[in-house]
Amino acid sequence: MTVRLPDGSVREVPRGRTVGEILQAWRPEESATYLAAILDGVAVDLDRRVEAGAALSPLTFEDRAGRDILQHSAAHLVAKALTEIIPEAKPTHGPPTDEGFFYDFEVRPLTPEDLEEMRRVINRTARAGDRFQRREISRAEAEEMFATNPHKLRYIHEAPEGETVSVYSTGDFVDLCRGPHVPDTHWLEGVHVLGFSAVQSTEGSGAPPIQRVRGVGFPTRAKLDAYLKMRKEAEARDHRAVGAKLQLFTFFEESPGFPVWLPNGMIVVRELERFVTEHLHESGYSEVRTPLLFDVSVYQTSGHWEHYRENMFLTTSEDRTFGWKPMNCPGSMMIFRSRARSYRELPLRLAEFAPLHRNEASGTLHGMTRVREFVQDDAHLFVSEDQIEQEIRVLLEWVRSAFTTFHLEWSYELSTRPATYLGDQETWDRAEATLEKVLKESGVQYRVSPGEGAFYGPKIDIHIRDSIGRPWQTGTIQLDYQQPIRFALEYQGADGKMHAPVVIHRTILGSWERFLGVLLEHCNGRLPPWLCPVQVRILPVADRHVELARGLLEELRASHLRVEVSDTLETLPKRVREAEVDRVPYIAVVGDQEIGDGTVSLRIRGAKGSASFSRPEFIDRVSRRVRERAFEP
RNA sequence: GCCACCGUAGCUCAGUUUGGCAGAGCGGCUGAUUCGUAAUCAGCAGGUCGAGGGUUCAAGUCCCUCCGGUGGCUCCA
Repeated sequence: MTVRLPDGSVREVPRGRTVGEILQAWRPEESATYLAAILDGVAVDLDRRVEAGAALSPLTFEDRAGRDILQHSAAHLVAKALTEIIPEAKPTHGPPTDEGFFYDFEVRPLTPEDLEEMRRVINRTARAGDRFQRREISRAEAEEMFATNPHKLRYIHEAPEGETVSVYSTGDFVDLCRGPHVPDTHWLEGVHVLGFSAVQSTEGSGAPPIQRVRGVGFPTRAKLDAYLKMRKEAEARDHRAVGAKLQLFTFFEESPGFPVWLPNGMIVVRELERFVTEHLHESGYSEVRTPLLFDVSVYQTSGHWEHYRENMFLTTSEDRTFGWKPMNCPGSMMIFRSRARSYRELPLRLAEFAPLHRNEASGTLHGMTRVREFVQDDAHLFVSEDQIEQEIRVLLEWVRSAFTTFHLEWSYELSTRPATYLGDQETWDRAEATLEKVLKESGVQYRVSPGEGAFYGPKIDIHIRDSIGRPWQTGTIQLDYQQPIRFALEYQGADGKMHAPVVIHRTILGSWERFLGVLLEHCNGRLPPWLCPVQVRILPVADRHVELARGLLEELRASHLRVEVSDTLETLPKRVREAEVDRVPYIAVVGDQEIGDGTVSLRIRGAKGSASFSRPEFIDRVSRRVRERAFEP
C-alpha cells in the first residue's frame, strides 16, 4: 500500500505497519518529537496500524492539535492519580483548554493536601512510563465497565449511533475516551496540577457537586519549569501589586470593587483622559454629561430593566426608584431626543466620560480589571445607515493610533447575529458585511464569533495581550438598531421624511481602570514618561547642591514637567535606588561637577549608567519625549 | 452569587501543625554621617493578630457566624 507524507513524497509500506513506524522511517531524526498523527484527516495514536493506502502527517507539541492531545493525556493522568487517592471519585470529562487542561470529578471537596498528594502520584506515574493502550469495545461492554459512573454512562448513551466506543488504559486505570493520546506517560513528565475549584453545575440544584482540577502539561520538565517561571514573573507584574507600590490606587474594605484613585493615579488618569479628549476634539465629537441616576422608567425604555436589572444599583427617594446608570447610552439617547434633529447634524458624535456603576457579583471582582465603578472613554455616534462604514473606518484608525502609542498589539473579534435577535435578518446581514469589509481593510488580524453578537446588533470587540501573552478585552464597537427605536429617535431626512438613526456605541481603551491595569502589567510599572506621576527626579549630591537642584526644578516646571527634588539626607546610591524602584523615567544628579560646567548627569530609565547633558539639551530631550508621547524615555 | 483557600505593624512575611510572653526585614520618626549613580550606621515608635461570638485556667493558634481578599466557576449590554 502507498502512504502519502506531508512533504509530498509517497512511500510503499507493508500493510499493518503502525503510524509511528512509518513516520520514524520517514524522518528518523525528528520522530522523537512526534506524539500522534493525522491519518486521512483524523487524529490517531502512533501505534494505530495502517491497513490501507492513506495520507499521513505527524503531530508534535508545537501543533495546536498535538498540544491538545498532550493536555488531554495529562488530564487522564490526573484522573488516574485522583482515583488512586480517592477511589470513590467519579471522573466526568477532561478536555484541553487554551491554557492547559482540566478534569471534572464528582467527589468530596478537595483539600490542599489532596493537591500535594496528587502531584506526588502524578510525578511517580509519569516516570513509570505506562503506555496508553486503546481498546474498542461494544456499547454493552462499556456500560458494564462504567456501571458505577453515571457521567460516563451518559456519554456512552449520548454518543452518536454507529460511533465506535473506545477506552484507553494506562497501567491499571481505564477511561472512556475517543483518543488519541501520547504514546506513554514519559511524555507527561512536565505535567503540573495548578489547582482545583468547585464548578457550578449546569444541571440545576439537585445535581451532585463537581470539583474541577486544573493543570498544564509540557513534553519536558524543562518546558514546564520555564512556564512556571513565566507565571511567577506574571505574579510580580500583577497590576494590584505594582499599583500599590507606585501608590496609584487602592481599595477601601467598606467599598468593595470601588476603586480609590490616589494622587499619583489621578495624574495618570487625567493624562489618559487628555490623550483621548485631544483626539475627540480633532475628530468632530462633542462632550456631554448626563445624570448618574435615572428614574427606572428610562431603563424600561432602554431595555436595561429587562436585561440588566440584576447588575444595577438602585436607590429610592420620595417613593420614586432611581437606578445608577450602568452605561451612558440612555442619557445620550435622551439628548438626541431633546429637540428636533435634521440629517444635516449627522453623524452626531456624543462623548461622555461619566462614572458607571455595575453591581458585579462579589466573586467576579478582580483588582482594577473588574470593578463596580469605572469610567469609559465612551461615545455614541448617531448616524444614517450609509454613514456606518466611514465612521467604523475612522474608529479603527483611532484604535490603531491609540494602541500603537502604548506599544500594545491588538486584534479584533467580530460577533455576529445571535439565535435570538431583534430586527430583520436583512439589516443584520448588511451590517455584518459592512463591519467585515472595514475589518479586512484595516489589515489587522480578526476572528469571527458566530452568534456572539448582542441581541440589538453585531459588534467588534478589541482584544489586547499584555507582554506575557494573556488576552484582555478592552474596547468594543457595537451597532445598535434597537435603542433608537425604543427611544423613538428620529431625524428629518433630505427627503423631508422622518428616519430613525443607527447608533454606534463605542469605547476604545475600554475604561481607565481596566486599561491602566493591563498597561501596568504590559510595561511592568514602567509607564511611558508622559503618564508618569513624576517625570524627573533631581538628586543633589550633598546639602550644598540643594539650591542648584531647586533652580533646575523651577526651570523644568516652567516647561510643564512633573519634577521633584530628592533632598533627604540619604546617601546618593540610596536615593538613586529609590528613584529606580519608583520607576522614575529621568533621574538627574547635580553636584560640584555640574555647578562647574552647567550640566546635568542624567540617568535615563532602561539605559545603562548615566550621561552628561547640558541643561538646555536635557530639558529639550525630556519635554520632547513627553510631548511626543514616546513609549520609552 | 457558588466552591476552596487566605487575612498577624504602612508593605512583605515568620509564629497556627502540637493552645502557654506579639516577632523579623523593608518603610516611618530621631540622631550621627555631607556622601557621585540600585540599599551608611545607631536608636525609637508602630499591633483590638479582619470583626463578633464560643470552647478553655489560658486563644494569633481550636469551633461557629459575618466582612474583605485570592484562585476557579457562573456572569460580563
